[in-house]
Amino acid sequence: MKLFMFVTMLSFTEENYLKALLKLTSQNAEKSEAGTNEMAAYLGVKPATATDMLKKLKEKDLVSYQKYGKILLTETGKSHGIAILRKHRLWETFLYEKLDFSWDEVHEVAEQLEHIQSTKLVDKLEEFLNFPEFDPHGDPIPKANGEMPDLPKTLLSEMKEGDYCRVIAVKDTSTPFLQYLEKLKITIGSKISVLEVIDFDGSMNISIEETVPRNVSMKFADSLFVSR
Amino acid sequence: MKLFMFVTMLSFTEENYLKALLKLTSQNAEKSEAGTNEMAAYLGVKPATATDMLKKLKEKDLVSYQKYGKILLTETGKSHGIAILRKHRLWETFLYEKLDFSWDEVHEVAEQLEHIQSTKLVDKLEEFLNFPEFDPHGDPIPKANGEMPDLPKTLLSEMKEGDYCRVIAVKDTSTPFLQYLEKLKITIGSKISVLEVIDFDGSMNISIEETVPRNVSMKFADSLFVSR
DNA sequence: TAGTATAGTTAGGGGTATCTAACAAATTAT
DNA sequence: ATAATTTGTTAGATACCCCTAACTATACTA
Repeated sequence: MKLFMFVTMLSFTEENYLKALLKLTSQNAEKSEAGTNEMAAYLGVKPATATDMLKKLKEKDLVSYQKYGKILLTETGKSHGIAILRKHRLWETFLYEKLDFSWDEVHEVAEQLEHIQSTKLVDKLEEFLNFPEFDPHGDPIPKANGEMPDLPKTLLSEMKEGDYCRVIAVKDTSTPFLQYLEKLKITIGSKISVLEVIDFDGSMNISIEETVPRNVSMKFADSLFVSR
Repeated sequence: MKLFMFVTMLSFTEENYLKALLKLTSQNAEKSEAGTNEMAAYLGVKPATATDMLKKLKEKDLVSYQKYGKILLTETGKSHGIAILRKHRLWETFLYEKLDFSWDEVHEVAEQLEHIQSTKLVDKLEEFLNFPEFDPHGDPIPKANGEMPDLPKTLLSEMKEGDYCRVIAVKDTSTPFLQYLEKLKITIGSKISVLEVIDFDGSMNISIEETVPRNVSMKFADSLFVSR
């Protein structure tokens, strides 16, 4: 039996599992646990692979779960996950602001950069970027101590006719969605007026930055976070 | 038998072997080949491991060698290696210039960053840094097309009494040496006057930036590149 | 040139991260 | 409440990168 847990260096893969788990367990306020298949699907591996890794992460005391039970992060696991998220979002900000990457290009490269091992690098990068609070997608960037600036998010689909709001984040970060947003000239901060809600299919007529009205699907309205 | 060679993604490890090989085969003008033990020692692995990897790299047509023979890079291998070197040196420049890393801290982090896969990232980074020609150690940064700005290097040890020169690069990039340089307040561009050469042990009395004379060993003088 | 030292290779093995196929538990539906 | 479906696990295999131990080829040296 081990008496001391060395905070060993995690492999890229382990880090990806932690990040995935963090995402899956914190997307709804209610649900703070995930399933094996869910994880596997999210990471693009087979369930068997996820089970194996979960055992390893449990061994290292980063997740807590038992056979056929639900998975949740331990405190250690969570703070590791947050550290990775911090790096990811700082790099995204760097790519977007300093290197002129577009909104939908930053993610892929940040996926790689987030695994660079160097506390000094992250902290200096944060300083270089002037301690940003939110990344290009509008998501909060955790501070070095793990604190997370949290802002109240509402889905566009929750808005009513006549409502007026600003885009603060995307819920769906897939390339097709981001490209569609680009086409619509919607970015973080864009102003949206809800002109009409079509009961039939939940689609909406909206005006983006006071321009010509446009119909967007319920799926779309469900993928965009706004502030009232 | 394979008819087409896909330029497959190389693993970190493969990239490190190529980079090592590039370094080992281009340090002297005469020698453009390396040995297995030499490689293994350089990379901190056992010779057996190097042999294995060499076979793999040969399979991928990145090195050319045969059993018990010398190793050299193919054109493909060389351009891969140069691409990695380019990334390494651009990142070093970034860390040094933008994030206030010190001369001897940049290397370790750049070792990780050099493996990030994204042509756009490298090119944008280069642009962001204003197309630097030399990294913080004074080494030339390869261009996107593989071209390498080459400048004539002389070792400090080749200088004679009364000579005057400027530091343009370090030959030895080990931490102890870099720290010693820091202590001596020697950086790229520092001016050095050779006051006296001691025949007995090859050491020199030099003045750095016109300050008080100081004796440096032959080993030291052999580790510093200067321009006349 | 023969003997020794050095350099390099092969064989066999281990840990990680993945897979497929087969199985077991838990949940859902009738 | 039993059957069907979904969810999760185990077993066995592969590729990668590394190791040690034992062997072989080349180079040096006297």
